[in-house]
Amino acid sequence: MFLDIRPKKNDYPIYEQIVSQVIFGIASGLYEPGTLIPSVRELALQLQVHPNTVARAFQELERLEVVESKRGRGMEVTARAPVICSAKRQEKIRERIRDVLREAVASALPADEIEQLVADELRRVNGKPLR
Amino acid sequence: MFLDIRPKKNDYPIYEQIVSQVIFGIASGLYEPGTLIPSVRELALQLQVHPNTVARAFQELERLEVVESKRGRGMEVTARAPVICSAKRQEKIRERIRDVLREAVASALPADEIEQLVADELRRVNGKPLR
Amino acid sequence: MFLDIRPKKNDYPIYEQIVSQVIFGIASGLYEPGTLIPSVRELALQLQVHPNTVARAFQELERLEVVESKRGRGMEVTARAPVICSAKRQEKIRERIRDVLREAVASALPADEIEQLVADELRRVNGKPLR
Amino acid sequence: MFLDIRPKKNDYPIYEQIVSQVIFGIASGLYEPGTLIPSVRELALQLQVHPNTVARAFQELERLEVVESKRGRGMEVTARAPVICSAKRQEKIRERIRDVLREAVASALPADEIEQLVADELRRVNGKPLR
DNA sequence: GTGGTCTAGACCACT
DNA sequence: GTGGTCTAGACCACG
Repeated sequence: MFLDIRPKKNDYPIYEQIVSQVIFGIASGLYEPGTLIPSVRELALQLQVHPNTVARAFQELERLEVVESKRGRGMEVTARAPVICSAKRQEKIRERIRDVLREAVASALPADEIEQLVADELRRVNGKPLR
Repeated sequence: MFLDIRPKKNDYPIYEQIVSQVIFGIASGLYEPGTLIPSVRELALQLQVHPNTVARAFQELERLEVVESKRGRGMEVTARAPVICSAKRQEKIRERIRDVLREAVASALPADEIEQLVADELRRVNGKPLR
Repeated sequence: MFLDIRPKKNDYPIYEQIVSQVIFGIASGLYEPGTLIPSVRELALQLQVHPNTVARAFQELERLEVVESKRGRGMEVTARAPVICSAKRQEKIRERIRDVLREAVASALPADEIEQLVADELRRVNGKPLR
Repeated sequence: MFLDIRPKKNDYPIYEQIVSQVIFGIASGLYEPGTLIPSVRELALQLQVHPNTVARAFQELERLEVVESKRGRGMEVTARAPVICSAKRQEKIRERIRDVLREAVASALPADEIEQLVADELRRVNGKPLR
């Protein structure tokens, strides 16, 4: 799995990070309908995270009808998952972009400086994508 | 005062929102060195928040040397506050922009769609600045 | 734990007393890096103090990078803690000694009487170390 | 007047500093019985302190029977003041020395280091008495 | 009036 | 179980 968990101070809760990243993974076609996603134990081990935390993320994913538990086999990506996840992905990201920009404007930082910062970071992030 | 607090759904803690917004206020020249920022009780009333929460924010602001408690009078903006706050403002916003963009890239949303979203929201936010 | 809190007559605030004593504990090797210090609730119970007060002390200890909050597990002593705490311990005590002696001199009590008092109390305190 | 007020963070309350220093002044013979001590307003002006604070200190001094108000003339040092103040001075200083040393021992700082610190600071303070 | 500290007890996220 | 945040309301020291 490709998850990048940052158990840092002010980040989003880990379980939410997992939820987001699974959604992103499905949206980007990494997991296709019918795929079994890694088990709670396996993922917990790999992410160095408590199994309960993973379980909670899975619960949430199940609630979103993105995965469903198949008795004895594990969690399976649902048929409708790609559609759901693509929509959710765009929605989430648009929302966060909006929040950040709203905050930037509220801070009374001049508009041109905001655009400068955005351009800087956009370039930066495209250069060396993740870490 | 102009503070816009969102009552802690999954957002940043309230006291931290207050810290940020006071910093933004000073950075934008709303409070000048030597003046008193609004009192704990006054701010608490206005923000519909418990005085303890405001007090905690003030503590943090004092630790940042942005403000200095004057016995029995209130919290006074320090001489160095404008410099500190301007730097902190830019740093905070840059950091949040970076985080959001990093997440957007990690979501495997195509680069052009990200830029599109950013441009949309930027325009949107500049159109009707605050809400 | 061994903490000896005096319930805020005109003394230092309780949370600060806790901070000091945890620092002293680490400086004297009672807690080693990587171990967990007693939990908020446990300490609160033992010290007959409200958990919030202990929590505030812990916040301060974390800010000093003496301790690090580990989600759901507790507060862990950092690797650098022993160095930080040893330095802080000496600094704190030197400062308090200096303050007291400065005050004694300011009181115009003759120097020999001051030395006499110091010698007396030093002997006294070494005789029966703690109470 | 000779008072040295430090309106700093963790110091004793100002009114208590004033009380102490007046007591010390009388104990050291600076003010003899019958002397009129400076008025509230005068002292407040000189110390850059709120008159209420000075008034409160005077109240306390009156309670200790160290001064008494003489209608229309001001506050006068009482006949018994020197005796009271000498005793109070020694008591106060002994108490503070004891507290500090007790704390030093409780911190588990080795006894020889404590003595070293005390000797250092004693020398230091005798060298350049006040500031 | 100001800020500072404390107790009380709640709910949340995480292990 | 852990720490983190919040509300509620009290008392204190200071101006």
